[in-house]
Amino acid sequence: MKKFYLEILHIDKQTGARYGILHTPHGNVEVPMFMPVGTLATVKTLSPEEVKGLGAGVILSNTYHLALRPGADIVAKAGGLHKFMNYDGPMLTDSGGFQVFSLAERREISEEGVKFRNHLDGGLLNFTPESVMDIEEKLGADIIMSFDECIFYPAEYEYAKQSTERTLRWAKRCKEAHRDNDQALFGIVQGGAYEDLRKHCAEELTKMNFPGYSIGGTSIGEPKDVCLKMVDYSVKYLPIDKPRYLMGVGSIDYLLEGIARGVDMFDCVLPTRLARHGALMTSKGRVNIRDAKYKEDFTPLDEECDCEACKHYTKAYLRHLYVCDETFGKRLLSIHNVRFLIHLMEEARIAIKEDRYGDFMKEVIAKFGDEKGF
RNA sequence: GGAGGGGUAGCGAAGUGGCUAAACGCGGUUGACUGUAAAUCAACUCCUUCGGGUUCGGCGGUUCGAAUCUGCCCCCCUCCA
Repeated sequence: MKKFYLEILHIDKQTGARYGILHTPHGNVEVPMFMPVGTLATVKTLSPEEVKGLGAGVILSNTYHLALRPGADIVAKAGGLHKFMNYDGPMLTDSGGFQVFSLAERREISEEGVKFRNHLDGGLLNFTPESVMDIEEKLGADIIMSFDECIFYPAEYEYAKQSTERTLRWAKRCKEAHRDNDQALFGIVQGGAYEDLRKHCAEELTKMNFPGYSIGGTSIGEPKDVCLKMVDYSVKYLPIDKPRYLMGVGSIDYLLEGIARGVDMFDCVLPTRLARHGALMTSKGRVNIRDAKYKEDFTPLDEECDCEACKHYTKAYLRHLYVCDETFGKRLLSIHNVRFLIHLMEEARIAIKEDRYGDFMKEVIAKFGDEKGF
């Protein structure tokens, strides 16, 4: 566990945003950072080399999905996720806690854990904190998430309370089941939109002394102000020297607001999914590349972007590829969106180091963040 | 020249007397997407001043009513000579 720690190097004087270096067994990465999601051991349409080339530090993968296919044992036999998918940078596996939410109609929750009727053939998949730890150990990511319930929004106070208490008990069981290896086990703050529950959860998790903490139950359809409150309610009760990870956040304004609140890590499927669906984040706002107005637009997608798609291709060509459903188009667009967010993080880090993060955030959000649907 | 089959919205294709401005697919035009059951989903796609108007190769006919029945004409395909 010595290999994993956060080195905080600067705190923005305007906002308290943090700049630092996260040390992991597979290399050091700067924070704040955005982590692309590769649920099935691949960031859809991109090669690991490409993802790395875009400046990504950590890649996410998913316990629920990999447990089903190809199965944790097969990944273990392959030598772990890094070897299996040929990525030598840091990796993180989510626990399946999000699937408790997203596949709600296919599961039963009990104190013991969650029984899924999996989405592929309806077969039983029994997740307990212990089994999840076992699977995540076999997968071998640098950062592993404890098994939680991502609570739907809005949730009644009583439900949120019961669920959060159970998530805390599960966190404890995860901690106990987790072996002393090089994997950093993160605790997840739940509590819905209720400050006392968030506070309680954050404090109890802190007592368990995890090497990092995440804020969960966000980005599931709640209004923006609610999401930011959930972040506030969580962050202020977490230790300052440990990494904080806001789960599922990937739109420009949320990312920047999160950073301002002291969050170090973010992940989201948004850039890759949007790209596959033809929606691009650009310095001029959202671009739906399918739109007819780009038919004869021979300018770059984003003049300010340094990605392959923007350097070498025109909107007309990207539109053509998209309209023809060509794989290369989805790849180029994914490259762009991922690069866009990673570049945004690079700029944010510079702004923090220069103590002008508050100005930077306002400027960027005013430019496009808030009203463009991202 | 003879025999048969067919012409339906941008394309393909249902429909074969009223419930049909006309299924469905494609194409087209737009949205949406946040720890990925998502290279997915949704809306619109004859014209319209939203009251209505004009359609199913063309012109007539039958009928209360026709894309659907009927006469003639035009065009396309297959086979025979």
